[in-house]
Amino acid sequence: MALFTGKYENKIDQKGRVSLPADFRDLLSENNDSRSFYIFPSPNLKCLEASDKIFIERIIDSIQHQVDIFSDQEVGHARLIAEMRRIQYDSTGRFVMPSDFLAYADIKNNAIFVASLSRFQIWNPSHYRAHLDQQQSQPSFDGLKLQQPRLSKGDDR
Amino acid sequence: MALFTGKYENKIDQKGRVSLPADFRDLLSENNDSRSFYIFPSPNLKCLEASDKIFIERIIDSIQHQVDIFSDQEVGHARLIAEMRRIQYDSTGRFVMPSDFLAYADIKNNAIFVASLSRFQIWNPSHYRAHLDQQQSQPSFDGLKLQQPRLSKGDDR
DNA sequence: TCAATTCCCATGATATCCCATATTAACCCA
DNA sequence: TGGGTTAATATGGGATATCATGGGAATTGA
Repeated sequence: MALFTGKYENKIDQKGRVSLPADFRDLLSENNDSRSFYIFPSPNLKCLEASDKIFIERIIDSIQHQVDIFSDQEVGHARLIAEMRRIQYDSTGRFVMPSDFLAYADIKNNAIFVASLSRFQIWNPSHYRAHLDQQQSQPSFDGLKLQQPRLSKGDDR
Repeated sequence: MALFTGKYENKIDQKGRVSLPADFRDLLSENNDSRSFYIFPSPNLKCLEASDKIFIERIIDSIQHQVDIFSDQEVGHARLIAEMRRIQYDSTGRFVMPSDFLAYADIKNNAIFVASLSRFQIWNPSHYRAHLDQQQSQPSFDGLKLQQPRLSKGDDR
């Protein structure tokens, strides 16, 4: 699964195109999912969330394993899937932001790409800074226990 | 299995033809199932459900593994399968909606295609919006735990 | 033979591709 | 270490391709 790091602020041109940061492109292409990734409105923040296909597949697998098909519960979860969109970026690394997504995150001429674990967020830069200000001054890992290391391909347990 | 995303609203012309969204067509054709897909009335919503052949096969496999043969339950499930129809779309990506399906979902001049996990739904647009309104305002994954990642081809655990 | 369906071509709008360029970052060799 | 060279990146704009959709021609089938 991709491990995104860093923040990048890019312009949105008149056609609605933005450059996906080259660093993120490199990570996405590791799963040779030909120049595509997935975007959806954040359920809890005024920004967009983005990830590779593997992350989305994990969500879908989780729903399909834990929830009855054609149930009310499935309807609720599926709604977030309906909000997701598969985005293709071109050979120069640009993609077109769906206009309803731009509206949701209140993004106009600039967007900041912020790494967030195995996904990344896309914000209106000033909203992002405001979001940082209203959080605690020092981020921390209070209360977190470390998991075991991941199994790597060589391991045959 | 196809991973549909997004929503697309298309017109139904006087001959009853609709364009299947190009994005969905691309996903369906990945299983080189020559320009065809499957439609059936939703068991729990006033809309149509659609998917590729692999999904239908998974449903049938699930029934055969989880339900007693020649039981009442099997009769019920089989009825749903009997409602399914294989639909072919033409070279421009259009197909004709069976009139009884149009009636079931109360679809007239417009239809909205809504991704839903590994299938998609077809709604009368205004009914779809009403359906969203009567749900919780914010879609969420409350109560859902992420599964382990899928094993990729290289892994041999 | 007539109605319904399917095929084929046309069109405007949109999205994508391709080439160009300025700026920045990476590299290399003395 | 430094300074110059090269490569990569973000971005602009015109050309091209794709898409949804309309309508006529051809085909089917009762």
